[in-house]
Amino acid sequence: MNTKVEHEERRRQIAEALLRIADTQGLQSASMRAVAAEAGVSLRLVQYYFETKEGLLLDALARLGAQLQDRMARWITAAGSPPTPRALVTAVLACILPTDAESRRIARTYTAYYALVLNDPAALEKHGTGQAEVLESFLAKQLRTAQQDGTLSPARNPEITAAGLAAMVNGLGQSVLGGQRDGETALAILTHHLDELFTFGD
Amino acid sequence: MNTKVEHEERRRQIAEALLRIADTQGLQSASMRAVAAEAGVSLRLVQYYFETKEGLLLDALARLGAQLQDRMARWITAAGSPPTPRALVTAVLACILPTDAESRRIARTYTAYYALVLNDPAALEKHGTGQAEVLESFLAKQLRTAQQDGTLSPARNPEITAAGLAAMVNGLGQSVLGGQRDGETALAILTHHLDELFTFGD
DNA sequence: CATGCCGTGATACACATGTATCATGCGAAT
DNA sequence: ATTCGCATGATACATGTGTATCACGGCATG
Repeated sequence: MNTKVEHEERRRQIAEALLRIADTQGLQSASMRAVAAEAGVSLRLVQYYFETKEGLLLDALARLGAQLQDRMARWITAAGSPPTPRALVTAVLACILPTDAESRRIARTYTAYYALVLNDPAALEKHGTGQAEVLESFLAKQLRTAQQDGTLSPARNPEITAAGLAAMVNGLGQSVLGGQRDGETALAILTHHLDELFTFGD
Repeated sequence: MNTKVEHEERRRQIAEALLRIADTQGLQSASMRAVAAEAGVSLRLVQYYFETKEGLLLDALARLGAQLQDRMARWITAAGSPPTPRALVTAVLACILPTDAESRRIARTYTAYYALVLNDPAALEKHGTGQAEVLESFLAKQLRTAQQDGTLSPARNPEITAAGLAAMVNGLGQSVLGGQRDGETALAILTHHLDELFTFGD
């Protein structure tokens, strides 16, 4: 069916218009009319392809998650082969930090959604915000193999350390978005911390 | 002048109504009418005491900052006398974490403002978001005296370490607010990290 | 050819929002 | 006692919002 792929293409076009607005002006500026204008379609079309605004928001959020996952996969493969646990951890964490245009865009848009979800208790929660959990368990796994490789002190608790790392990266990203420091400084802070973490057996 | 203190009292009453709404329903639900209803006054009064909505938002934000500073002062004095640098660092960081009703309230409300400020580029920025910077320099100072006391490795960079700590606490708070974990777990992660940090000379 | 459904447009509706306007009371100073 | 200015209430206004309705064209299927 040609119509089906047209459908999907339209939906993508509209959802990405929503994400573009969320990035540049925030989610609260992403009205149906604004999205329609940004996508270059009529308001009726937005209504047609996404019955309700909530549907549009959820669909766009899913696409945003996919974009982040794509980026992480790219950074992971760029970490070398075979990658050391430390290289993997560094790649994944640095990939999240808002250091380039794409990561800034993703971080800003995620933050917009985050603010929305805070007061809409579980309305969007079903979408699987579990992304943070899988990140932390991935980090914990790498830390464990690093311990087996002898590049990380066995005294560390992998899960807790992973949670701390994830939180620090989130906080650093927040500070960059807030204009408190730039992305490179945040990255420097992160790598400094990783240096301390992996200092073992020297 | 009695009228002057009445004025201030009214402003406080209205601004705190705004903060209450921002905490429970988010800032986007804090319309002038909602604030008026929450404060038990007429819409006209809110307009009268705060000419514009932006004025109300800024005033309430200033009060929120004062509340946080009060809380930090309380936790600092509770850290003992004379407090060790580590106790001070622990107190200040733990005080920020959303572990009890007050800190949850403050964190939630700050987050609401943060989301607002992200897309209103510097409209509220003048208010002095520098609170984060003073926190970090306070932490760095404590870390330096800890190094002089011999309780912290002199190899650490105090400023960078302080920035990392502040970011981690922010990120942990974010995860608690997002329902990813509870406040006590976040506190455990933080103290675990502080244990590692202050492991020196054993 | 007729029928009916899908995609699309223009427009309407009901409501919420920030702000402005008009009016009234009320205490104080002249 | 009158006048003036501050405090407060009721209400209006313009605008933006999400959603619903009506209408029309095209295309496939009977």
